[in-house]
Amino acid sequence: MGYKPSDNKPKTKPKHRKGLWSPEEDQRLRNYVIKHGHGCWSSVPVKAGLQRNGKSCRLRWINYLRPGLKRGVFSSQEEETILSLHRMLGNKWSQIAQHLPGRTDNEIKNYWHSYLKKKLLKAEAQCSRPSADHINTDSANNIQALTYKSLENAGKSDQSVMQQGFGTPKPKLLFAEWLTLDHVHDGSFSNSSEPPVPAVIHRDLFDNYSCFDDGIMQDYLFNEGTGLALDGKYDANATTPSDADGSSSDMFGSLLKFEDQSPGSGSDQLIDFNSGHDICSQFNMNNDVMYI
DNA sequence: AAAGACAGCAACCGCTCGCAC
DNA sequence: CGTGCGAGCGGTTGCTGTCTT
Repeated sequence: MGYKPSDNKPKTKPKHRKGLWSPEEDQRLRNYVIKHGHGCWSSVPVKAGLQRNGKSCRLRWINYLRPGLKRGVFSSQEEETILSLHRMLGNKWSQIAQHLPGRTDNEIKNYWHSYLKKKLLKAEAQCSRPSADHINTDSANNIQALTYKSLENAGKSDQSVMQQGFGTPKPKLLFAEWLTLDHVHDGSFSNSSEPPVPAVIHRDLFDNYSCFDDGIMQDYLFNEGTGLALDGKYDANATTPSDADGSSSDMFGSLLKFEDQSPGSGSDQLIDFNSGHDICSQFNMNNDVMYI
């Protein structure tokens, strides 16, 4: 799918290869990043022996080669999350992707344009609105409020999210990299069946970020079956009420991590919130620590 | 069976932002 | 302050597979 590789057409000056990535290219890039990290992306293709530009390498890594990516159909829970986050954030695909472990912004964006947007428009059309034929791409966003309302009326939206106040600034979730190189086992990458990736949460954010006072993000983050409590302690008795289809635990993972900012706390401690065990030995975040 | 329409998605392009100098 | 560069993001393109006629 996608472009045909255009490397068969030699140009006057050396050109960066375009189009689909070959398995060999993937392997080169993968091996290089695993060994050395990406560092400066513009130097990656040179050092990795690829005839691509750094931008292309970066995109390929992020969208396809990066370990921990979840491929395949979006769950209903993920769909709900996208819908509600899109209402909050608009077309901030990268920010939306940060809430969907294993999903890339590109994937979410494509999913939105190919499916969810149409779904919204259909719901809007059902709500005795003028013909959706008049709605173009630019105007689509302008009717989001209405269409979401329509969707809600159609019984497809997450009511708990709809009830939330969306004007409140949200803490930025920076899931920098979902998996570390340590998720590469024997040269093969993990797949979606592997455990979710630990995220690092700056505890002071939870202490100081006013947004959490209103309970919106608390509800959002902590009612998703992660068994978290605000003080960072693992709540083994936490239930997972919203995990109706079993996917919310995929979304936020069971391996959230609080990064203890207190002096003398030493190295980051990774906590498996499902087991309460230190999983530091299993995950080495290196430079790709995830922050919230 | 063939041709056209449509859908899905990987990848490109251009812009903005942050940082170093 | 202005400039250059790299990284990241969002919009768009265009190829391929599938569906419809």
